[in-house]
Amino acid sequence: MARKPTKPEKIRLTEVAKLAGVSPITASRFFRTPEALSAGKRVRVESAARELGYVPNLAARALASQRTEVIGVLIPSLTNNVFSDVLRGIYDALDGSRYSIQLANTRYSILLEERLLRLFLAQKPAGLIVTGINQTADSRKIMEAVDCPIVQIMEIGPSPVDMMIGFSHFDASKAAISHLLEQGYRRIGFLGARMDPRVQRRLDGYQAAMTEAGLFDQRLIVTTAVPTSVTLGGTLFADLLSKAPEIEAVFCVNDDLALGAMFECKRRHMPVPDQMAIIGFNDLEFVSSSVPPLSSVRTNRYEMGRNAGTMVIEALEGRRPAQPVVDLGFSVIARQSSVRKP
Amino acid sequence: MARKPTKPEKIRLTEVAKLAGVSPITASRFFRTPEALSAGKRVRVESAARELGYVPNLAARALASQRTEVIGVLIPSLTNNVFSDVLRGIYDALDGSRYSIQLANTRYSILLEERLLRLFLAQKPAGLIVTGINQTADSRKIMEAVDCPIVQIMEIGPSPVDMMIGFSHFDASKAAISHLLEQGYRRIGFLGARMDPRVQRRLDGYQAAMTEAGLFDQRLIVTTAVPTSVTLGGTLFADLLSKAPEIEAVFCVNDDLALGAMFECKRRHMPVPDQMAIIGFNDLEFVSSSVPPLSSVRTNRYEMGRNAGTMVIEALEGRRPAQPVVDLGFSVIARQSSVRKP
DNA sequence: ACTGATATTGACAGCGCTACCAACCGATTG
DNA sequence: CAATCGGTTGGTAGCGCTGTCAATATCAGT
Repeated sequence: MARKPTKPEKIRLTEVAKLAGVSPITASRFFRTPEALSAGKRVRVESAARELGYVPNLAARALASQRTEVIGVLIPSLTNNVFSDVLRGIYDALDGSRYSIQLANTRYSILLEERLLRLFLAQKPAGLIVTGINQTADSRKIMEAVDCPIVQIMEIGPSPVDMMIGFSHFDASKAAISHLLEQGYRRIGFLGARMDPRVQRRLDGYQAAMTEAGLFDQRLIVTTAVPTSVTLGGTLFADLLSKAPEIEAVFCVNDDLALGAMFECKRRHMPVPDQMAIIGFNDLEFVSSSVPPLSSVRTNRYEMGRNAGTMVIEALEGRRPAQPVVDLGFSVIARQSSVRKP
Repeated sequence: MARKPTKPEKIRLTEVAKLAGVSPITASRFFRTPEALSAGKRVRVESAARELGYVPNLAARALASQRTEVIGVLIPSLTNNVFSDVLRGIYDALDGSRYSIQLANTRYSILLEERLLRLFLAQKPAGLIVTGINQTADSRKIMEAVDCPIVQIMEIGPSPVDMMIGFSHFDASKAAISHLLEQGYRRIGFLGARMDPRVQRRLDGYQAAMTEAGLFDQRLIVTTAVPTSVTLGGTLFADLLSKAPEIEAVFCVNDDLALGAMFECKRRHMPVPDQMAIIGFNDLEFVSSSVPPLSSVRTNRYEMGRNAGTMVIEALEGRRPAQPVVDLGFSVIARQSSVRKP
């Protein structure tokens, strides 16, 4: 004997089958394709499983079936509010389904992302959710070769690996600037942190809008690779002000920076918006209750996660979406901080 | 033949062993206990594995060895900043180790927590990290019966299931109130949201401090079961003010509420701290750069996660900590919002 | 009653890896 | 020189489940 005999109290599929008076394979089918069983056996297996408190062994299932019920999720940050909203959506979508989530943090590095991707694929995930559209060439090849539904989230672009859900950061940013221009602001600054690909596209949107209006000026742009924070918003804003004291408005690539800029205005006794208009990005919860309320660009983060989860599940069940690319859009929410008084 | 034969290009341990000229079991040992191999074979297996690009099949490993290398993490919320910091710590601690994380969201429900716990244990996790010390009696029984390291995080209490890391919310809250009392404030309000067990203990700390000072007054307490938000901070504060207009200071169970209260003061043209002192809890990044800077109670969330991860790994490697309960402490950070002018 | 088609069920043989034990090896010891 | 020993290696037999296909039961139609 190679190892000590299995303890009798262990409940395997065999035990359930025995109690139900069917073969193990029939019991197995009950858990996978119950509609293939006759009503009688279905009831018998079900009650036997319940009575014994049977819990399937996922490792055995994965080994025998050569696939898992794990959906891999690759996101660049665990602390950024934006991603926690998305994550919540994904978890909600998969809650109650047979699928579970394997989460990995790419730390905004596409090289690390590639490593993690390989790691995931070694486990033959049922599906994959990855952030953004900027992957390494190798990552892209790997994803194209793999045979499972993949959703790219956070933004949309021309050539999805498989499916895609997000919005245009370029357009959203451009719309924010258009709003400021409509309000009559001309000298509009740009504050950017982290400068990941999506933030970069917001900068592109800013530049396009300003150029179209004949107002583009490189001096009005302040960016850093440092991760974002409220404090950083104040620092960058101070920087901008020293370089271009004449600015009338500022677009911040996220609401944290916007709040920081607003606090900096307060410190300098610059009334917002009378002397300085501010608009943020993401429309986080707090912006509506600050004083003055901060304008922002609303993005549908929870819905993005939720839909991404649903898209993976639907695809796994054979119901591929008619449109592989879903644009969730955005909306500019104009509040006091960027609206000219009449 | 039961199924189509294995495709030859598939790289299993057998292939690696063959190339290295050893038996499969020796190759297997290379990945588990390399120190048990002779130097020669170790090198041969290593280069063979690398050459073939071998990736172990985790399902097979889990099935054969009857355990996994997954550490289950149960947290009550994915969006709360506090938990994202903790999570980041856990991920960082486990990064590069052989262990991976399975995350589940209990949504502040101990019943859901129990369900998720059962689900986890069915997969025989290598370790477990659970939030708080308030589990259902059944959860507790299950955890005590299971044979894997378990760390309870976020707070400390008298009887750990196994290990524990956190701090005393009661003491931290009491210290915040002591600080306000020292500054000479007497009518001190309490703002609480969500009222999960840890927030409840902060209320207890408040009550103890106020009672000791002979200042306790039920009317000064405003709480709600609603999840926290900045906006809610403003609402609760308005509520408190209408019930007890004479208050001089307010303790908020987290920084979001504190920020909301501060904004509400601004809306009412109540100078902070001259007319109203405010102190929050957690010392999130933004509190130091608000205007005025908000006092808060610093908690070591990232370290908590990081240590919890390390404790699990160490325990798995047989190095159990000398002290099963780790108190990470806290510190009251007094800033302008709660300091009386000289 | 018989045929053919369809719904159910079961037997078999692994999936890729590791636990257990036995065997082997060279070195050390009495 | 035999006995002993610790370190290293290999053989065997599964872990619990499911893919494949064949077998059987069921049923409508003639």
